[in-house]
Amino acid sequence: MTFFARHKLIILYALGLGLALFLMKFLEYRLLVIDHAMEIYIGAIALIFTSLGIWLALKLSKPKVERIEVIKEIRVPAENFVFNEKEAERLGLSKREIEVLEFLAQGLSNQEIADKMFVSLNTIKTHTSNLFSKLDVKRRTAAVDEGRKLGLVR
Amino acid sequence: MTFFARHKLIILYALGLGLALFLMKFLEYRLLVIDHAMEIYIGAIALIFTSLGIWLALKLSKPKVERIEVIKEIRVPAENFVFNEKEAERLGLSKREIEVLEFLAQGLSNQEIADKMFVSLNTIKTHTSNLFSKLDVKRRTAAVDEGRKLGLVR
DNA sequence: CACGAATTCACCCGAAAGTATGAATGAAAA
DNA sequence: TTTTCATTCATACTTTCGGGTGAATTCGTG
Repeated sequence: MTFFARHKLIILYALGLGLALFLMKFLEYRLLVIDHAMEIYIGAIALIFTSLGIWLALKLSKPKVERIEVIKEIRVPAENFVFNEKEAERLGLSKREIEVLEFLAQGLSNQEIADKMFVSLNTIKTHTSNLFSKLDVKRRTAAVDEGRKLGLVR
Repeated sequence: MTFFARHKLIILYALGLGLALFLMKFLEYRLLVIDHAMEIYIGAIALIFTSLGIWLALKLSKPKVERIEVIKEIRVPAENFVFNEKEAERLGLSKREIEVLEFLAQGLSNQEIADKMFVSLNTIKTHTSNLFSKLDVKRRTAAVDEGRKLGLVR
């Protein structure tokens, strides 16, 4: 992006201002000839600069961004399950979290998962907790449901 | 809505304009005393009316809205799910228990299910409890897993 | 009507799950 | 080398779940 393109509005504004001042100087000269035209002069200035201000505000005001989430259902055959690696990556799921999710889907308790993975109960709690925030859910059952929708578990 | 309230902005603008004109008349008088102050005079006018224009535009213009559609893909099994009525009958599941099982599969809490079914939390506890013994499981997650295996829930 | 099944709800109590916070370690990336 | 991140574990606390028990009500069927 060039300097001109980046500062286009500012430059245009400066040019407009210069032009307006030139116009006013001209009008000022006319004042010497046509007396008692001060009101017209003031009116012209008011009009020009009000317009300029309006134009400037409309050009520079940032649009309000509205985010709309559209949920699109993709139908996949249920028999041949394929792990949705893109989703896992997008959500930033770690290996252990994915493992935990699989056990959750099997209906195991935290203690049972801890025993199967040879770690402590607290570790599983940490994993589930992180998993829940990444999947944006509050319960293990909801995590399984969401995980299934996203193709993360069978 | 009163006339004043309806045209508040216009009236305020008119008052502001009047005030500005008065100010300028005052400045015009000062011009007779302080010579060569025309540039300051013009600058003041430009500043005032540009500001006025900006303020007016921001007040009156409807906010620009920019829509960003985020498409979230959700995978759902393609095969048409058929409820395994034989299994339900064999296990002696009641209507309410099956309803509860569906909500369990969606990851809802007992309280949320209670709200959806317009009954108390205790009632849902009874249903889940009976459901668990009929499915021979000890946890809601296991109930969902078993229910899916038996074709009772999607 | 009487009977049983289903549904509803309540109370108590312990177990499990979940939250919040902090921290140590080791491996990979910058 | 410093930083980042995954993994591990801990303590303390709150919430939810599940088991056990009892009971009132509704509703269809014999």
